[in-house]
Amino acid sequence: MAVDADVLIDWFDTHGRDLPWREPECSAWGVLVSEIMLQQTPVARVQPIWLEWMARWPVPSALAAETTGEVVRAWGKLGYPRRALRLHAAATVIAAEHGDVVPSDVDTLLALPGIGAYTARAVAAFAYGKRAPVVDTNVRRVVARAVHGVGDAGPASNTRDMADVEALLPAEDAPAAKLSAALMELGALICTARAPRCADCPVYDTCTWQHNGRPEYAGPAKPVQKFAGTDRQVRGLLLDVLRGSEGPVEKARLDIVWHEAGQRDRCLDSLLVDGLLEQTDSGLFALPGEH
DNA sequence: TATCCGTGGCA
DNA sequence: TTGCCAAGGAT
Repeated sequence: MAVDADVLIDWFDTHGRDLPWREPECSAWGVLVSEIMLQQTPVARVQPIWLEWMARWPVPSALAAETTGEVVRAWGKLGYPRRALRLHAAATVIAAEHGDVVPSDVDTLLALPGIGAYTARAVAAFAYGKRAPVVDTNVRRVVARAVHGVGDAGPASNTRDMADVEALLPAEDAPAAKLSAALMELGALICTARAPRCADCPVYDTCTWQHNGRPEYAGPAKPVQKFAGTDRQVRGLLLDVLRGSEGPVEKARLDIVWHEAGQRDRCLDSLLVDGLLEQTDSGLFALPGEH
């Protein structure tokens, strides 16, 4: 057995981080907000924003009552601000159709905006203690190494990845949910992408990658995402102007953040289409609802 | 399935 | 300094 559940759970109980969304009293809503914020964003940057959100919007209906502009502003610089819009939309559905209670059923969660295969199962497991294969980038890497004996995970294959993890989970809900958290934590703290801390690994003795002599990753090269000069950068610069302003701004304020007019206007239009910005009757630009 | 969508820390 | 990387989802 490449991963002994009891061993890994014991390690997690001792070495797992004390994150606020892991506290027993944290609500399912708190777990959901944390999972959305943590998509592609490091824990250290999420934590202060999450604490603000929980104090300000302790239930889904509280968030749903805000303008999307205020939600985008409070999202700050976590990145990928469309997540904030989708979380607001999800909160609206939860308030209107689910009695202000975050669903516990994976399929119901999957129907909510911004919630995919990972987040639905993470909420089911971490908020409700259910047995569900929670597969994120950390877990994929741990399974690739400990089970398959290769240096890193290849391209994602949802069905296969979830089947791999499902096979590791204990039969009962509570230990399965605990193991899901432990697998993620192992990938985050020990079995890291760069310079894994194998000497401190609780499953060192049973790790297939160790037995194979820790071969280098031999799969297809992972596509590297550029950032400088892309629409992503320009959209970020444009939106940052509005986050830093009290109210609507003139287009001239936006024109100065990027030199190339064609790309700038295309990005501005895409922000309007996405609902991250609005144009006022007088032609000014504002966060949605803030004019 | 491949690509797009922000931001910042770190080696 | 530059490239890699960080609890993904939508299309």
